[in-house]
Amino acid sequence: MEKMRADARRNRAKVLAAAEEAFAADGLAVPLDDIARLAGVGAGTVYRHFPSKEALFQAVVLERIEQFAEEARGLAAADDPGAVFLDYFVRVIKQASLNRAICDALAESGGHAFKAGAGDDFRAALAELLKRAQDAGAVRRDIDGDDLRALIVGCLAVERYSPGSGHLVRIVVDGLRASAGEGDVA
Amino acid sequence: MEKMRADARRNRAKVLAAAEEAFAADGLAVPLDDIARLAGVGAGTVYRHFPSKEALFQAVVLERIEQFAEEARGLAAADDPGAVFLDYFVRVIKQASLNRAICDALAESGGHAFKAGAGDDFRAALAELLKRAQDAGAVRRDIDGDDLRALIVGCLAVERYSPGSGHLVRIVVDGLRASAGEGDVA
DNA sequence: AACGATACGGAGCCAGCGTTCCGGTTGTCA
DNA sequence: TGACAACCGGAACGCTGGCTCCGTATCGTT
Repeated sequence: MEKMRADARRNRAKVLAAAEEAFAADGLAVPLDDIARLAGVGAGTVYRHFPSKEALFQAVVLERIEQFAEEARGLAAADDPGAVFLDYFVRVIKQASLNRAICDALAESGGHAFKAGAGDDFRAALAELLKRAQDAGAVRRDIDGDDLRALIVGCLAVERYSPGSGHLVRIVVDGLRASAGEGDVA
Repeated sequence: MEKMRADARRNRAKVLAAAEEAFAADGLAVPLDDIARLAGVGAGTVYRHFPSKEALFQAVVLERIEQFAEEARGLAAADDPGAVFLDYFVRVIKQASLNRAICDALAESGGHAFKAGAGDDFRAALAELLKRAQDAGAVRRDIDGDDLRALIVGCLAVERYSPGSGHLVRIVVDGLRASAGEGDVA
């Protein structure tokens, strides 16, 4: 990875940049040829640097997910765990909703992607934040980290369905708060 | 549609039944050939009865959506609008989550499907139920019928991501209740 | 029974997309 | 500067899946 030829390194960067843009706009659905064209290289070149489209996708997405995890870790020792947690929750959704790549990654991460503990940092950091918020009495206790991931995916679906305002996420946040009633609906 | 040959009518019914089953299991993604095989007919026969796969899909789904709308209309004059509404909300989600076809239909209905006011009955009935619940002071007032559709789509995504329990929908329901706080998160 | 209309089946067409292959090009190093 | 290895581009392959075409079978009627 270091002893690459100069043009190879250059092309690799171009492919990554193009993939980042294309995936962000249209998600995993974007044809690989489009990425190649956008990068100004041939399809073969893409495959020289990444074994598959999926691998390229993950390379692009992992970095971003890792940023989220990093941010979450930085927030772990905050004063007001409840506010910090909820704030973080909506920020993640807001960011991700602007990036189809992340939406797709999160949505399918239950299936098979990220299987090798790839995005586990994120999950762990999220769970930690949640736990602290719960211990502080700010968030209801009947959910865990996996539930949270599911909720994020759901919020992203909502956001995609009716973009903009984001006031619907607030409904979820309100539902997340502690002391939420014993709903007795069927 | 009435002066059809007997075998034609029979095959049409077989196709519809097969489509209902296949779409319910795998959503719009199921190949049309699979439906044909399941129905015990050739692909050509399917196309004799429905101009496109999309048309077949809508024929299958519309019926179901109409049932939802019908049910909602029957509930419009209930005693306790709040409970009735929330109850209906979770019932729709529970039903739809068992049927990929409906999930897909709802998720894409913002895009182009149902363009000709096809599922508008449902939307209208849903909005009516919501309005009554709001007037009864049981549901927060800062949402409308479209928001509700978005929330349903979101809940379906949640349900698909982590199936079963359905206790996550309760979070949304709790968030939907009136008097939910002024969330001051960013 | 026989005939015309209607319907059937499934092979085949076409388009999109992931992936591979290979002849030509370009960077690198002696 | 020459030569070798690494790299590039894009044509081509295989597969999937929607849709069509047409020879054949079936139905309904006379």
